[in-house]
Amino acid sequence: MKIFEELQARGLLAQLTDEEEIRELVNDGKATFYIGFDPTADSLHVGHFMALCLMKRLQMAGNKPIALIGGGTGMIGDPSGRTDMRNMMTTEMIDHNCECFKKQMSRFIEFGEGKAMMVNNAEWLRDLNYIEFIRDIGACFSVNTMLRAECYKQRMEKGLSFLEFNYMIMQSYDFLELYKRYGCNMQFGGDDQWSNMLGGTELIRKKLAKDAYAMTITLLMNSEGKKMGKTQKGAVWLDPNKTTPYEFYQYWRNIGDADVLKCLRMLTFLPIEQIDEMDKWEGSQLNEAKDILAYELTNLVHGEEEAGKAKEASKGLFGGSGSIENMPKAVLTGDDFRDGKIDLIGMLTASGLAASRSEGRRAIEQGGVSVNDEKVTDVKAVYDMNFFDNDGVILKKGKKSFKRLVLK
RNA sequence: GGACGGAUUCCCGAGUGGCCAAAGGGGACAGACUGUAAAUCUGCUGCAAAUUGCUUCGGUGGUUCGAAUCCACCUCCGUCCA
Repeated sequence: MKIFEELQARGLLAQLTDEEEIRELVNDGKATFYIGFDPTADSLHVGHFMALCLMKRLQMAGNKPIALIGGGTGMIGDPSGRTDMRNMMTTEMIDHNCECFKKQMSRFIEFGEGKAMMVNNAEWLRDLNYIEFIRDIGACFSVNTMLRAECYKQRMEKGLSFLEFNYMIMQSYDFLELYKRYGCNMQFGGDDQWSNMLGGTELIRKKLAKDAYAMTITLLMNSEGKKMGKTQKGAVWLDPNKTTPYEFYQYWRNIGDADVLKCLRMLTFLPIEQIDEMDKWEGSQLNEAKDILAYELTNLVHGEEEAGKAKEASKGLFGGSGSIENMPKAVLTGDDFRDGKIDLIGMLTASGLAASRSEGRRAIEQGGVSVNDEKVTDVKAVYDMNFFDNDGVILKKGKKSFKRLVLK
């Protein structure tokens, strides 16, 4: 199976400007393509991960990837798929985030001579001269057409600033620049980027009379139509300091039945035949598929060792076997104790299992807290310092939140 | 620039002088049922030294015994007219 057919089989392709042309280019390894990443945070998240995987797949098929970091476009903020206005970020923040992106990306994609390239659009966007730019590029865009674009429509009610309105033009200009500089003839991105990407192919046609192509990847949605990779606490990050490997593993392990196969297809590198085999599984057997999914992804993002640990810890907590060694740990210091004692609520807050003492108290009152596997309903329960000796204490809040408390 | 309308807790949204830590819904959290799933039901959802106290309704001042609610100014947003 060739790469294009594989992407199709995995359900990754959403919209394409010219299916036949793209199929040929990509399958022959003749595409130089780019995917843009705006530095809106100091870590990549699951959405980016999918794009990086796509890059890798295409690279393995002989195509040349360009990872474009949006040090310039990040100054504007993409209004696509958003109902509210973005907060403006300072240049320092953006530059910092760009650095973080760079580091993380290097772990997935091989950069260097003859391999993938990494470029920052701050290079050409930040020093643009306004008058020159709008005469040269702005003249190529029809406001009438732009207003019809899906990505702006949603914002017509809530309001859209001129700043954000310009985003499409900036992204289009990126494509033009990359085409001129590196012969980049294709752009990939999330499906919400479609209008922005078309802007680029149009611009290249107008300015250079050349054909360029665009293709979008299906956004990873769960069965309820919500974007995946988001939790209440925010995105599922790739940075282990922001989302620990264990949390990362658990996120995928806890995915809904209806979404497992889709995720396996879209996110993992497992052979498609093997995934099709799992498609026949039903009911609780799907748990096995979830285990595989969680392990595979954790392995890709955090490496084999961390994936193994996360799996062991999960087995220890939920399966009865496995070790507690790798369970998420929280370290208590002397400051957490008063007269050598700590109360249960204090343990919950100190371990991060509860955000406030009120929240901790509530969890205890509702019978959701246990210490070393014994349910504790006494809100005033107090523990002695030497209770934490040896292997520490396993504190559990609810069914899925655990911490092993150890003394420093 | 002018005329209106708006800003309430994580989100949506009610409240227009005391009965307001603030209806209702969503989400989150906890419990039951389960398969670490989904659906359903129940509880819960500002903070704390917790039958009490403290801080919150865009901001700052004011009126009042008492303000989310009334007044003044300011900031931001929307609609219409320029």
